[in-house]
Amino acid sequence: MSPPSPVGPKAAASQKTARAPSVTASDVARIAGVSAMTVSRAINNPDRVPAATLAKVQAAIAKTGYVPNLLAGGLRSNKSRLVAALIPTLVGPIFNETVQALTEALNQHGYQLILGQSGYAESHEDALLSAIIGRRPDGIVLTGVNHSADTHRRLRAAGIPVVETWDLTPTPIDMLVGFSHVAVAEAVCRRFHQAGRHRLAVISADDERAQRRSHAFVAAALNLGLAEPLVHLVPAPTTLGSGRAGLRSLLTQKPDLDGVFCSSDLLALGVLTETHALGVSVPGQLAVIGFGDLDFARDLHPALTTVRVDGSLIGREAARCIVERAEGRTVPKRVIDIGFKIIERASV
Amino acid sequence: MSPPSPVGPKAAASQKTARAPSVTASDVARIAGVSAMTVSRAINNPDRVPAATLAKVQAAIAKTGYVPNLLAGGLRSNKSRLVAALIPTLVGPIFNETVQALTEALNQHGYQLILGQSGYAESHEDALLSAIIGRRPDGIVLTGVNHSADTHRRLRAAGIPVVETWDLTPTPIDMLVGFSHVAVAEAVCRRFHQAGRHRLAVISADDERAQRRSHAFVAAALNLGLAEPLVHLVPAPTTLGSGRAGLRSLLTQKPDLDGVFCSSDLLALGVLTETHALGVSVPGQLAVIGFGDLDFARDLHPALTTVRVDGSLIGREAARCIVERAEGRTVPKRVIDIGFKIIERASV
DNA sequence: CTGAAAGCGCTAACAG
DNA sequence: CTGTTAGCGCTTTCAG
Repeated sequence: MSPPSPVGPKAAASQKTARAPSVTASDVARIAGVSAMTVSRAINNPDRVPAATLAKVQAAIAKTGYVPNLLAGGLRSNKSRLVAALIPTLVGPIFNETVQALTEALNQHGYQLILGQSGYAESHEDALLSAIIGRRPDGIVLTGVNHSADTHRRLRAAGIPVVETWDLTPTPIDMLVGFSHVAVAEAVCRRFHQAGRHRLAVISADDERAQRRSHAFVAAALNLGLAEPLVHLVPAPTTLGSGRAGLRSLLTQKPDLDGVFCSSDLLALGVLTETHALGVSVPGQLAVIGFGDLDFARDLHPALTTVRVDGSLIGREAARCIVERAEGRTVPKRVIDIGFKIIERASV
Repeated sequence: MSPPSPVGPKAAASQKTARAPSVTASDVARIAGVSAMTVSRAINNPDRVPAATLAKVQAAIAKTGYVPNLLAGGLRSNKSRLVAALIPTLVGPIFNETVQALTEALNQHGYQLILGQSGYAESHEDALLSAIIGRRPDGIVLTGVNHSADTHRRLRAAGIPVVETWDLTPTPIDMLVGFSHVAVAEAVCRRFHQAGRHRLAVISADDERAQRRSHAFVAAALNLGLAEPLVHLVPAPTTLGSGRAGLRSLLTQKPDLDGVFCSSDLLALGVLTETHALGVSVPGQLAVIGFGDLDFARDLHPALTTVRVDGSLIGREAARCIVERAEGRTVPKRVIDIGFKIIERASV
């Protein structure tokens, strides 16, 4: 079995290109006794081709192992069936679900996802953006709503549909699928208040969205007439370790703490771990609320009360927005607030 | 600011294509007073263009906001600068690091990653593979070493460089970056034996690689003259919850268990959680070894002894293999065994 | 060092 | 229902 020997290869050849010439639509067409155009139609609009012709083409495709060159198709039709997602990082399980759901939903519709990691900084986001735009994607999924003026400008100039995610703003670039971090913080604060907790604190990552939650939490506490919560910042991405250290530090400053809001479930796991090590009872002495509802939250000991955000839904909806726009169907609703839910478990 | 109004747009137009026509190399060329070819060279081989010309071209690029169409370039040059990664799932933190490192390393060299999720089953891996091959990627990164004969055949026919990862085999398709799951299991078993543990068990995911570790672990135990370890299988991807349930079930069958090997750190976390709930002392009554060395392992209470596999390194090396192959430099070593390490902490 | 011509493989647009 | 023609935007190749 000599490796790249497709049926009916280019005769002339000797084009000193990188790889062996692959089977083209014309090759298939010749074998099927039709034109290249019919091959294209048989693949993209099978219902506009009579069954008999379709069968011949499919036979030829099977025989040759033809796989259409999407680069060529995309160039001509100006539809790449490529969608780019820019996320800060894949480390830490927050965006996994979203990327996973995005990939799946997109693949189902014949689109592919290309991944770009911007880091939490905006450093080389520019180079990344060029590389992405160069692929002429049919859509771009962004994390968050704060992007440089330059990013805005270039995105608009490229005319590529954009979906911002994981946040809310009255002025989206284009479409948006997210939720309100302020509303989350307020709900969590009310929950502590309801449970009679008055000496609160926050352990929060230092990224933009987490900090927005922290600030809103502090504001909400003051609004409810509680003492100003302590805020302990840790570097993103969060770890169990920083949760442990965070609680230790907080307890030093305010030993009578009775409620702590963690900006991720991983931090909350760290807090819980530290309470075990310290012999602090949860929720007796200390109530804990996390953020994310990672799969382990329900099985912790005690089970973790946390904020559930449906990351999969964000991915699926973002995919839907872009695919619908690309197919030229109804322009979907611009802003989708997917909300959130506090999952009541044992840690409060 | 009218949206898509690049400087010097196509005059005639009315091509009823999806998007506004974007700036092309010819547009830039006209403005810079050179030919399109020189624009191309200024971008791809800046050193083969005199400084004066380069400056003119760069000015024109800046003025127009030109972003080269990589679809067109890829079509003509037969180099897409696209690399595809096929992973079972992004859920669960195992492959995150690898995908993260892959993305970063690739981006650094001007390549983009496209992501495909095969699921742990081989179900629609075929459709996925077509979609991927259709993009004419310069390389494909596969997870594991067991792929259908059809996958092998098509990959060979397409002539695309392939890197298999996260496993070892004497007969790779092309290149490979991984480690031996059998060696891992044997080392872990020896470690238990060394610690004087004789009544062992395994809690393992039911995916192929995890099961290979389980089997090797059982074999190694018998070899060392220990009783045959109990094996408790849980569905992949693993969760803290299945770890808890797993330990409970195991303890029912064999209350005097003194060592358990978990096929992921998440399972180990579950086991640890259950020991807290049950009042079983670790490592006193029960020694625990995990797999993965996730970031939380070191901060657990007690800190988790576990097998560290450098997922980032796998990603970086895979990227290197493909980029070097694509640039036509030295054909890199075919098989890279990155090994593993047992990280000694408090749970044994 | 620079440009002109040609064409990568596909599909839009228009006949038949 | 099917084929022909043209050309997407770039880069290879070859000649100045």
